[in-house]
Amino acid sequence: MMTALSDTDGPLYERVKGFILRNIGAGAWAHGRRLPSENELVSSLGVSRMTVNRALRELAAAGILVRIQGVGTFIAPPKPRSALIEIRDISEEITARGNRHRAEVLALERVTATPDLAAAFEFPRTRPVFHSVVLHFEDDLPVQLEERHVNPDFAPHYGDQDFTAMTTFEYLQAQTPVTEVEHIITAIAADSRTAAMLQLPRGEPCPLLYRRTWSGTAVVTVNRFIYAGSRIPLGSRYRPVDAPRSG
Amino acid sequence: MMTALSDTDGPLYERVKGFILRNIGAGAWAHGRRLPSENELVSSLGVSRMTVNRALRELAAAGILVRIQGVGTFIAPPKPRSALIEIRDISEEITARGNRHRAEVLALERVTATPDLAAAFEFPRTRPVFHSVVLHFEDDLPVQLEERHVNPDFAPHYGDQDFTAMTTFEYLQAQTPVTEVEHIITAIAADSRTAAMLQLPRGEPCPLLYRRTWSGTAVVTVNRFIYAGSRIPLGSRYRPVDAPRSG
DNA sequence: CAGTGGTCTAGACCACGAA
DNA sequence: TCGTGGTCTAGACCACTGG
Repeated sequence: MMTALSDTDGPLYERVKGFILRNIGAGAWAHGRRLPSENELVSSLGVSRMTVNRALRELAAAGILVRIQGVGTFIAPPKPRSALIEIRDISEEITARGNRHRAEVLALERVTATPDLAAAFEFPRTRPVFHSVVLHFEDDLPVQLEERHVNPDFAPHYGDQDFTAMTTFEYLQAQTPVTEVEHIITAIAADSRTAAMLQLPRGEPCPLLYRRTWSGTAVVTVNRFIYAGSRIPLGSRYRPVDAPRSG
Repeated sequence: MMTALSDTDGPLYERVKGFILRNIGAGAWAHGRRLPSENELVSSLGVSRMTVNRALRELAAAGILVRIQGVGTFIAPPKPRSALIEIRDISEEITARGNRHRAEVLALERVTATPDLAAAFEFPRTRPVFHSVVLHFEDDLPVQLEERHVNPDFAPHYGDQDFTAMTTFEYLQAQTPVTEVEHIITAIAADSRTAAMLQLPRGEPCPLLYRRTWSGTAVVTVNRFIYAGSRIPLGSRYRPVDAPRSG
């Protein structure tokens, strides 16, 4: 039935992947089409279910297949590649412009997470977390207000660092590997306190970048970056892009 | 033997991954250090070897560990990577949320580029370009005001399209491959005209995304996207990341 | 040679979705 | 209820590395 598992070389699960990919590429299986179930592949290919499962799981992770428990496995629709914006660490960005970066630590403490914050961390119940507020300057002009909450399981000594010497970004980068990131950008009007810190008129519109990072299934950091109005635009110039198409 | 496998929720292999990641973040295991072997983890954690293997294999695929057959498993050195924000086409984003997308074309014309615009296009002298203004709705609520200027060399029939049937994004995507993109995000206060179109109070802070695209060395489009305040946050949730380290 | 990771199996239990 | 994928186990054989 169909073609055999082809060739002789390579691990079995790779040959199963090749079998699937060949059937898609040859047009035998169209987009959206349902694949044979794991058990059917076990029978037709003569391999164990764990092997079939690994092959299908890896193809799903690569975005080629979509698997739905209780329903089946399907060929994923062709992915529209989206544009990417690169966010660099603020201190790198400033020094890359040839200017001087300076940080002022306004807060560095242990706090008990509010219910909202505990929810952002996906904690089942409230817990203490680190809280830091750092104001970043470019040549003595404030450009970014950085507020972080950090899961102490992944950086137990966060509260003891000197973040004027090393940025929080650099410290966390060295501490713990991040496997996932969430970004949300909105805009806010600077309230009087924020406006004072950033030396802006009250009510000035400011981009706000909200970021959460994961290590495995655990949330490591919950952050808010407020940029000083249009003084420092957020984003990347001239980022070479993989293969998006336009817009 | 360190801490136990923590918590109760989630698949076993995810808890094993969490165990490893926590030990790295807490500083118990330094970069370059050799991890306990699979068999040692089997004994100390009380899970089967296949489960340990899957956890380690996935962390290796994520660039966090390095595995060498016959030698052992090691903590990979930290690689500095910048965080990426994924920007999807507004219509895709709306339909992905299960809502209805509708577009209203407010302008579609040929204009002579102002000096500023000609500079953005990197034209040596001023030239005619296409200009379009499209308002995007999510279930009858305006969410994005899109203004584009398009280089007619790359889309000579841009002015003849019906952008209520196909988005400008989709049309341009089919027209010409983009090799480079520039993104700049700022925030503005909605002026009275913008506020009226987006049905927002005047002065409401709105994220503004400025985007230029290139095909080879030529600028193809110069665009401004104004998002309706915080009604539609800009950004991406859960973007899986290759192997960045933190932030 | 012993220890490592790489793979594979047969069988099992579970959560989920559709009928 | 039944079939789907999601996970887990115990045990096995292999290829590779180091001493």
